[in-house]
Amino acid sequence: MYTPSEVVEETGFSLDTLRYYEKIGLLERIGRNSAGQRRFSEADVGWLGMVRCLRETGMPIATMLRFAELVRAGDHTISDRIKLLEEHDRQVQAQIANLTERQSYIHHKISYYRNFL
Amino acid sequence: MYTPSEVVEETGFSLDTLRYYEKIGLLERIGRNSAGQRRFSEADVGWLGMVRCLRETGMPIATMLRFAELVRAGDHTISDRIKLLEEHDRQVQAQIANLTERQSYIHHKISYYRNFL
DNA sequence: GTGCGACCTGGAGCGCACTCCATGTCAAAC
DNA sequence: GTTTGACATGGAGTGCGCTCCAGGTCGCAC
Repeated sequence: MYTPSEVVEETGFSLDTLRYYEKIGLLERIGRNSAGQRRFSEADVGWLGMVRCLRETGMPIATMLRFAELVRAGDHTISDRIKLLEEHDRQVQAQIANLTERQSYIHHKISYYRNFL
Repeated sequence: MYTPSEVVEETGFSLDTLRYYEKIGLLERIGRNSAGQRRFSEADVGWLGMVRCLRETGMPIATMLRFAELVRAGDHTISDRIKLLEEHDRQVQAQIANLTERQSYIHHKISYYRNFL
């Protein structure tokens, strides 16, 4: 069991963001102690790792929400989850390709400028 | 000289976005014909290519604005422009590295799911 | 001469993903 | 026993980057 501040520390999400994610249903209702304070399970923290990965790769929250629902719905959704992740993977690949191409433009521009000095 | 709709076609920016960029000073005041309609020069379109590259690689508008000001200020700012672009290049590199690492996590997750089928 | 479509302007509105705020509770430290 | 600090809640506010809208002008096709 992890306290909120431990989860902030481990995941890099702010406390407000964790509350927000719970509010919109990206996190399932987190357990509470007797004082009503959140206590995150190992599974919660693991799921947050996945959330971080998907966010950092540009998946919109609405899509993550669909993925979260598939996970909650049980094992019969596994092929749907694979489809969703494969589609996302293609988008990540496209992002990398785009960045790489644009980066070469930047490199050319830098060389161009260097010839002026 | 290009009409607004030609520039929309060529650059992929919407007309509203072009007007917005002019309003905030990311584009210098675009020339007008006698009817007050914009006529973009070759140089305007070229600059928009640079803008597109910087935007697609995640540079915030505020930073592009600083770059635009350096360009307008003349040749004595070329080393500053190089510094700015090199710093941006590092950030692009970091983005690519991050995406690549996250992508391998996604791949692992997909394999993990496949073992369930 | 009227309809149409491309364009103009200033300014309001929007979607996303948080982030902040006021107010309150509880537990341990001193 | 009171101060401190980590937490709670609901709801408002923020920043970014556009995007949309109302109302108007202009030039050409019919």
